Amino acid sequence: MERSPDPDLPELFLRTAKRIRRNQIERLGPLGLTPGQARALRVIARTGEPLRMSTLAEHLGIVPRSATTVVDALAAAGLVTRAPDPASRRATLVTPTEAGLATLAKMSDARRHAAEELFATLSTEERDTLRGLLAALNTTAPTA
Amino acid sequence: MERSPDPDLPELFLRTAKRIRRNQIERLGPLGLTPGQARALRVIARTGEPLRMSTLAEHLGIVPRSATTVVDALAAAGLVTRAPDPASRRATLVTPTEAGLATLAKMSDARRHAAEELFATLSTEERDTLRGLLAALNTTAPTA
DNA sequence: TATTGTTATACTCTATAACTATA
DNA sequence: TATAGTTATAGAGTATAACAATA
Repeated sequence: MERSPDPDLPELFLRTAKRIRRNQIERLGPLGLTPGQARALRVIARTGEPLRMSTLAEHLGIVPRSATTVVDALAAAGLVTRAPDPASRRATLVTPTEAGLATLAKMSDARRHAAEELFATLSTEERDTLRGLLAALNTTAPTA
Repeated sequence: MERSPDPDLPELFLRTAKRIRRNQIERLGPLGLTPGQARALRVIARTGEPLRMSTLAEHLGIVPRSATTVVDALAAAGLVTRAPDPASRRATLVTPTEAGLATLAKMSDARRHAAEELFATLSTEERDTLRGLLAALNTTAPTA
């Protein structure tokens, strides 16, 4: 990786994100999932309610067309099902299957384990500080 | 974006990284550069010395083949030149052109501006804390 | 006419594997 | 035979634009 002198905040973020993404690819490979699919599955199962495609896209921060690709993959793997929304037949509701929920359970262990590994150099207090700063950044900050 | 309750550190990182990347795409578009190309250009111009392809790849944290693609684009745009290394003709040295250095100068203004915008919700002290934590993460942490 | 999702297409970033030219 | 870089190919992630079905 780039070991430059005094890298700025964006650079540091992207570098860390790259490490996290590679770590995820390794962890998720055995489960047959890509990071994007795993994230979508988590969002879909989060509320316990069937989710509209458009809502999923919004929560993931992607355009609806991109959500279609992700859900296609999850459906092909038997982890979610699609059904028309009774309330409006042009909307599609996505629901996790039993297999999807089982996969999700396996994932969360792996996630915890990986986070430990990635942030091992920071103390518990430092991690809390970091989490707080990032949360502030992601809730208050403008879309830019 | 995903507004979940209590997201974990990896999730927060990837979310922030996505915001940064989109911001970069917007900023760099007018300059005709992608984020990856811009980063490579910065690394190439950093030392003032011609850089080997393999060294560039290492600094960017990518495999040599991927560096070829990035440098192809930079060379096509007239921002860098390739020349065989006199010390070993199978090695290639990459050097920024005048145009490359000029583009770099334009970029660094835009970068500063964008960073201000992205981290506007944090105080100066908070940014310093954040930078310190990220730096610790990126110098000490294992490759995983 | 406006909304929801999809088909079609394309581009960025990155990877592995095989080949070429050197050393 | 080992090294540096490239050609060939592939896959993940995302986007815009055009279109169908529904409202």
